[in-house]
Amino acid sequence: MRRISERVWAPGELIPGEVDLAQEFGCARATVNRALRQLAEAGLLDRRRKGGTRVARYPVRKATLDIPVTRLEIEGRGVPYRHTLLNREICCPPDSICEAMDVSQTTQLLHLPALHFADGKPFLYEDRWINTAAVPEIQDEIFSEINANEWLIEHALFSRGDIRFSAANATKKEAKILQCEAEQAIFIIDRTTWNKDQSVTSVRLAYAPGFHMRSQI
Amino acid sequence: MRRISERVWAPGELIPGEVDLAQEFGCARATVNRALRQLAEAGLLDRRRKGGTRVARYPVRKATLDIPVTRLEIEGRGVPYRHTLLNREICCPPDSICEAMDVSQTTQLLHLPALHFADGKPFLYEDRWINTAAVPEIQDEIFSEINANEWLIEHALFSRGDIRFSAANATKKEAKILQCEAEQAIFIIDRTTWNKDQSVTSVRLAYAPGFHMRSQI
DNA sequence: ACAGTTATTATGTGCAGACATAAAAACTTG
DNA sequence: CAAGTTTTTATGTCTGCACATAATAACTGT
Repeated sequence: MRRISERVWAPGELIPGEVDLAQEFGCARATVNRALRQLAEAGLLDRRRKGGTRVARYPVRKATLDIPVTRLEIEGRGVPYRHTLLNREICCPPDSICEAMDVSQTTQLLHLPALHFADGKPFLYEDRWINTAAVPEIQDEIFSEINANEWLIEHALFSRGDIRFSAANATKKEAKILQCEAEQAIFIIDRTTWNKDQSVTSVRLAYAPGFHMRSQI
Repeated sequence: MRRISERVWAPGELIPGEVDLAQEFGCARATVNRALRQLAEAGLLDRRRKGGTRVARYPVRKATLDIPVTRLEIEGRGVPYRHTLLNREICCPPDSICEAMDVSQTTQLLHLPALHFADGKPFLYEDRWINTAAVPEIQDEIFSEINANEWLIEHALFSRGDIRFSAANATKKEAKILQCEAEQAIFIIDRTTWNKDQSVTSVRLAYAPGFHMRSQI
């Protein structure tokens, strides 16, 4: 890492093989392998079999950010958390959701719009659609004690998911719900999760103005 | 992973030790160790010495997203890229930058606002401040062939960085630069990078309306 | 000259065994 | 019984070796 950051090994340059490095540093090849693998994961190296290891031409650091559990995020700021389920119905979702979840337009999904409060003020408007075929047990849940987000975490782990971050102007409806002015800039997260090619849930998170997401790289 | 997603091992539950798992799966402990370490990195397991390994109570998947190199991002979409340096001056930055970069308010920094175009249309307005004390060579660079972002990637690797994502309404100035309407929602990335406790650069990226950042989890 | 085959090689992945380390558990002592 | 000490234990990390695999390089025959 020092040699990369101090340009002893320049971007794009081929670095010595594992065996050579092991000898130079006086350790086993497995140790070198692990170190190089970590640096490759971090985006600092490009490795190819037989091709050797070279410093990434664009040493793109990867930011990792946790998918937040809203309640914990709010409680972590030291303010009280509250949660309200705004509706509960089974109906056909809009086309955008059908497409995101890869279900036919005639599929009935469970619609659970909800509002999370931090310190009594609206914090996050969550517009969630759940594929009941993937988690049939959810139909018996009332969500009085626990919110949909955490229920799903406990009962329906996913194998993969798409996540999309964007900015949008608050619609009149969103402005009313989040108690802000229409057209204010809102941070949006759209997330769809899957379990073995079956979509589990698709959710649009609209954070109240002023929200920001931090990360370290 | 199957046992976690199918709740054979429930959240919070202590799973067998490495030695037991190695015996059960008929492999070496090192192999089990590597598998468990990967799952812990992914956020599915919590591990502690002596304490053992347990399924994360909130199996928070971590989204990893690359810090984008704007030119590559645009060219990756198959459209031509262009870049314009809007200004170049050495002056005292606003207080917010001084605070973010941890320099005194009398420090002179290199200010390099720039505009990136995708397919001839404004794509990203980049308001960058550079600590010339950290990268003195930059004073001799003209940025005619290469933009500041890529110059820094080639010449000044950082050891760590803070990154912040948010949404903001376009100011009149930003609207004019990005050729959009004032008050439109803009996706913002604020990033400050450091090299051994010395700030290198702080940049605010304002993406044109419609931009979104994707990731997989 | 060229297509097809074979050899080489750097990384990928695995094994068995060893010692290090942190934290919990058990034990001692005033 | 509380405070301090020792023991135990599960993970952390390393060594040295072996074989797998993919991609390149070298070779071959027409």
